[in-house]
Parts: sequence; structure tokens; C-alpha cells
Amino acid sequence: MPDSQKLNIPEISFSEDTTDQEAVYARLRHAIMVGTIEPGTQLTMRGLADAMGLSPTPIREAVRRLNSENAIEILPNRRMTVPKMTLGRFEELVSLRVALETHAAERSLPYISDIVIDKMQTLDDDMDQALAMQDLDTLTILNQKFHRMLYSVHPNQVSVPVIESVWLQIGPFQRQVVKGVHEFYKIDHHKEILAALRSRNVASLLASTECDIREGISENGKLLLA
Amino acid sequence: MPDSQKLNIPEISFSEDTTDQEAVYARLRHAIMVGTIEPGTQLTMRGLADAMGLSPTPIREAVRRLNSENAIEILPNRRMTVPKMTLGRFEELVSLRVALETHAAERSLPYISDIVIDKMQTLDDDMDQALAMQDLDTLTILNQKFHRMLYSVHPNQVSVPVIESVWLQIGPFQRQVVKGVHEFYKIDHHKEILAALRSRNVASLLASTECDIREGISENGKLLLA
DNA sequence: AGTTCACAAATGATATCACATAGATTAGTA
DNA sequence: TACTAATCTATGTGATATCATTTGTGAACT
Repeated sequence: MPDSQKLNIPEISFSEDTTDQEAVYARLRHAIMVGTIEPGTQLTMRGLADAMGLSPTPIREAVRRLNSENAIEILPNRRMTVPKMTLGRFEELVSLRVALETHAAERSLPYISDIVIDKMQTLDDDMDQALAMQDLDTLTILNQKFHRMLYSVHPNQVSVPVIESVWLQIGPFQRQVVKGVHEFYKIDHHKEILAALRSRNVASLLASTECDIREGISENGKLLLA
Repeated sequence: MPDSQKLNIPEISFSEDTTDQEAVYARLRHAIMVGTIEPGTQLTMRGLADAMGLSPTPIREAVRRLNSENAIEILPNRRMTVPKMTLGRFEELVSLRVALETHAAERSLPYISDIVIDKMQTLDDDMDQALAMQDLDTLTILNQKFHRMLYSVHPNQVSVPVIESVWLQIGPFQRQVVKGVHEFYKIDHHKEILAALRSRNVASLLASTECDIREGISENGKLLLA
């Protein structure tokens, strides 16, 4: 029995007209993001196909997409894995997140409305709840929703896909970080971000965004890698 | 006869072990980048397959990758096109380029060597030559090589793929811009960038990088769209 | 016992086939 | 002539089959 049987790829719900390839893409992306697929795991097309009850065809397309986004590495042997994290790469990714997200936040600020801020507030409340239940997966997804909601208000926004690509590269590693920690404390600066949004204060928004990224879960990684 | 026959997708040379899908990806990417495929053109899997003498399978994978990078748009009807440019999107893309590339340049500066600067110098000379021959395709490719070379010197660099994705979204539009202009003047700040690199001057590097992006070919687009 | 070579199983890549859907075209009617 | 309906074609999607390459295993030899 191939060890691909051990693969744990959570199911997600889809609208009925989603194509298989798209579903595979979303499932794999989610699995990588929440760290279900351990970095370094060897993946095979047929293994994934078996694990998801599909033919290799849609799998290949999804995997290729993820490879294009640097979420899956294809080695010269044609073997595929989720890339392992190194300290240098980690620092670069965090630094890139800061550059991208402060830029996106600044661009979005003029278009933000109180309604959206309220929605973000709600998301942050949900995060507090997820934290109480130590539900890291939900916490991760909610955190992304929180930030994405801000960056998406810009009518001609083009940076969200780019930012998500970076999230996807950091994501799998965060799970490792948390596994090393017994208890998980939420260190975010969402309250500050919300306050900055309400007062339409650019400088404060940028500062709190940067802090949120640098001092969030991400920062703990440095300890693990050092 | 389907109009996909009219497709003009320049051939590129590959090492013998490149996979078909990879070749298709590179060819399409190049074609989009230099503007051979006009934005708005309807693409079909089978049309591309015929045009490139392959089965739809490797085409699909390549197209999916480009779709993930926002270089090809897949409409709800499943129809595919190269997205048309709008003024709003254009400004966002330019602004994103500035954010990304100044960040990457700053990160690379500590790792730059005189050897690399010399190579960049050579590339810039080649650009002058391409300009003399009004060879825009070569000019575009060389310009990218110039910038990529700088950003790539960082040992743990992660931003180049992201930057290239943005280039790919701006690329197809640049050709349109130039078509509207009778004569093409090279407006670049590469000499300033090189000088800033040689003196290891961060502020000057960032400033000239931003100018290069804002006042380069890109800027002319604003006139066309306004 | 360790190394090497050969053979078998697994895997990736691509073409082909089958099916469902969306577009285009033609026929029929008002 | 204009509009609608039915048919036909083109297209995307996914499964299967085939081929080449790679990996893994075991036997033979040193």
C-alpha cells in the first residue's frame, strides 16, 4: 500500500458547478494552508488521485497551479513536495508580507466604509472565540478573511492574489510552529488596525499592520528555525 | 476554419528534456508578455493545441497555470481571454510594481557585487542597441533581465516570482501602448540605478527604481487609457 | 556481508476517447 | 422579413491507455 493513503486532505463544500480541478485546487490549497500536509512530504499524482477519488488528470492541473504559486515544489526528479522552511526564506517571506500588505492597506484606506469595518470587527470577535476553543485552523482562515476583507475594498485591487500566494508559502510552516508550542496565545494587533481604520489614520494603519504581521504567529517561527 | 489559426505564438528554444506542458507555458507566457496575443482575443484549448501541434492535455495545464497568475482570464462561460486593461487596473499594477520592486531592490543591495553590476551594465548596453533597431520585443525581455538580475542576487529571494507575475499582467498592454506611438523612445533610469548600486546608496536606488517604473513605458499607458 | 546489476513496480507525461454543455446555424412559423 | 425553436458543431472536462523514465527490490557476485 502506497503511503499516499496516509494523506489527510480535509474536504470542503463546493457549489455543484465547480469543476473537479478547481475543487482539488481549493482542497489542496486549504490543506497546505492549515498545515495538514507536512512540509517535505512526498506527493504523487496518483496518490493524490486515489486519496481524492479522481483520475490523475484534474489532479495534475491543480498541482501545476500550486506549483506556479510556489506552494508545491517540483524537484528535478519530478518528485513533488511542500517546500520546507528555512530561516532565510522565512524572514524574506515575512518581510515581503509587510511590504505587500502595508501597500495594500494604504491603497484600501480611502475606500473603506464603516459597514466593512463592522464586518471586520465581527471577524475579529469570531477569532477570539476560535482562540478560546484552541481551533487553530479556523483561526488561520478567519485571520486571512480579516485582512483580505480590507485589501479587497479597493475597486481595482490587484494585490490580493499576490498576497494570498505569500500566505500560502508561509502557511504550512505556521502549523509546525504551533505544534512546538503547548499553548497558543493570539498575538494580533487587529484592535489597533480597526481603530486606525475608524479614524482613517494612515500612519497608524501601516504601523499596526506591520506589527500584526511581524509579531503575530509568524514571529514565533524565527525561534523554531534559529 | 477556426480563427485560432490566426494565433501567432512565437517559438522559443528549449533544452531537450523540457516537458511539453512547460514549453507551452513558456511560449504562452512569452507571447503574452511581448503582446503577440492581443488582449480580448478569445482563446480555446483546442485552438491552442492545434496551433502548437499538441493534444489539449498539456495545453490545459499551461493555461491553468497562467490563469492562476492572472495572465489569462477564464470567464464564467469557460471562455478564455487575455484580460483587457483599464486605467484603474493599470494604475494599481504600476503602483504594486513600485512597492514590490523597491522592496526587492533594497533587500538585494547588500548582496550586490561589482561583477553583477557589470553584467547589468552589459544588459543596459544591449538595450541601447535594441532600441536603435526599434526591436521592442528584445527590449522588453532585456529590461526584465536587467531588473531580475538585481532582485535575484539575494540568496533567499522569494519576490522574483511575485514580481514576474505583475510584469505578466502589465506586459500585454505595453505593446498596445507602443502601437499607438509612432516612434519609441527609451525612457529608463538604468544609468541612475547602476550608479546607485556602485555607490551602494539605498535612497538613490529606491528613487531611481521608482522613477524607472513610473516614467518608463508604463507611464505612457496612462495617456492611452485616460 | 557488502556492492552491483538486472528486473519489476511505480510514476509522470501525453494522446485519445467519451460525455455534457454552450454557441452557432438553420429551419420553421408568424 | 423577423423571431423562435431545434439541431448541429465546437468546446471544456475528465477518465483511460500507452510510453518512457525513474525508483525499488532482490539476486548474484566479490
